[in-house]
Amino acid sequence: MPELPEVEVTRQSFAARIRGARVTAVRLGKPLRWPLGCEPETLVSQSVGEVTRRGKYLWLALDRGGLLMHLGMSGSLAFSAAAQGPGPHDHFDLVTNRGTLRLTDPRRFGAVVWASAPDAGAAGKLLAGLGLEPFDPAFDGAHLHAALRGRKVAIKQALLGGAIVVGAGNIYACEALFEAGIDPRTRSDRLSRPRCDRLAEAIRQTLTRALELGGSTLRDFRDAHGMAGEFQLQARVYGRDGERCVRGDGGVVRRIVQGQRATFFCPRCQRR
DNA sequence: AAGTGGACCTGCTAGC
DNA sequence: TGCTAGCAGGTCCACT
Repeated sequence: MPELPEVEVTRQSFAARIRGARVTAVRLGKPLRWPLGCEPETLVSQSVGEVTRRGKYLWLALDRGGLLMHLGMSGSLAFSAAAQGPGPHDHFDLVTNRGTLRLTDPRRFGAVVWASAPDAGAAGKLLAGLGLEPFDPAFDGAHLHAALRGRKVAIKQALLGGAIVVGAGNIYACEALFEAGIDPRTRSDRLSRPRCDRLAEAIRQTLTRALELGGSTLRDFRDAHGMAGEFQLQARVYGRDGERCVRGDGGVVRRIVQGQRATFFCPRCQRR
C-alpha cells in the first residue's frame, strides 16, 4: 500500500503530537511480518522522541533505542487520545499518556521492530541496502545512470527494487515513468543519460505532487488523523487501462504484468 | 552478482 | 443471492 508519500503524510500527522509522550502500555495483536524483538514491557515508561522516515520505514525514537515501523501493503497508523477497543486488524498499540499509536493492518505484511538504534540489529539489517532518498540532492540523473549500468532488468522493476532510489512503489513508479515518457519495459542499461535526468526529475515531481495531495487512498489508506489521500484521483495511468492517454496522443493505456506486479503505461508516448 | 519466482495474509470485486 | 478466482499500495528469501 503505502509508498513514500503515504508514509510521510502519516509521519507528519502524528510526529509532533507524540513527541515527549510517555509509554504506559504496549498491546500486541496477531503476529506481523517480524517479531517485535523485545519484551513489550521494556518499552513502558520510556518517552517518545523524534519520528523520522527512511524510505517507507518510520523510526520512532525512544529513550533507549526505538521502533522501526513498516506499513506493508495494507497498514495504517492512527494516533488518538481515546482509542476504541482493538478491532480484529489492530495488531500493535503503543499506549502513551497522550494517546494511543495504533497499527491497523489487515494483511499483516507490516511490522514493528525494536532496535537499539536505526542502524543496529534488526532495523539496521532492514535499512541497509536501501537506495538514496528521492529528495536527497545526490539523487539525480547521474546517480540513476550510474546505478543502472550493467542492469538488464526493466526500468520499472529497478525502481521498485529500492536499492537505487527508495519511495516509489507501484503507483508512483508507473506515474513517474509516464511523466518521463519512458516505456516501463525498457532495459535499465539502455536508458540514456538525458532520459535518466528526466526520470529522476519525474520521480521527484510525482512524489511531491502526491505529498501535496495527502497521498493515495485506493481502499484503506488513512493518515494518523484518519484522512484519506487524493492523489489516486489524479493518477494519469495507474488503474486506467483501456482509457485514452491524457496526453491526447491517441494512445490507450495498457496494463501488463512485470515481476508479478501490474504496470500501467501508454505505449504511444512512453518509448523504449 | 543479477535475475526470477514464491512466500507471507486478508479482504474486496467481478464474473459466473 | 452465493461461490470462486483473481487482484491489491511491499519486500524478503531461496534458488538458478
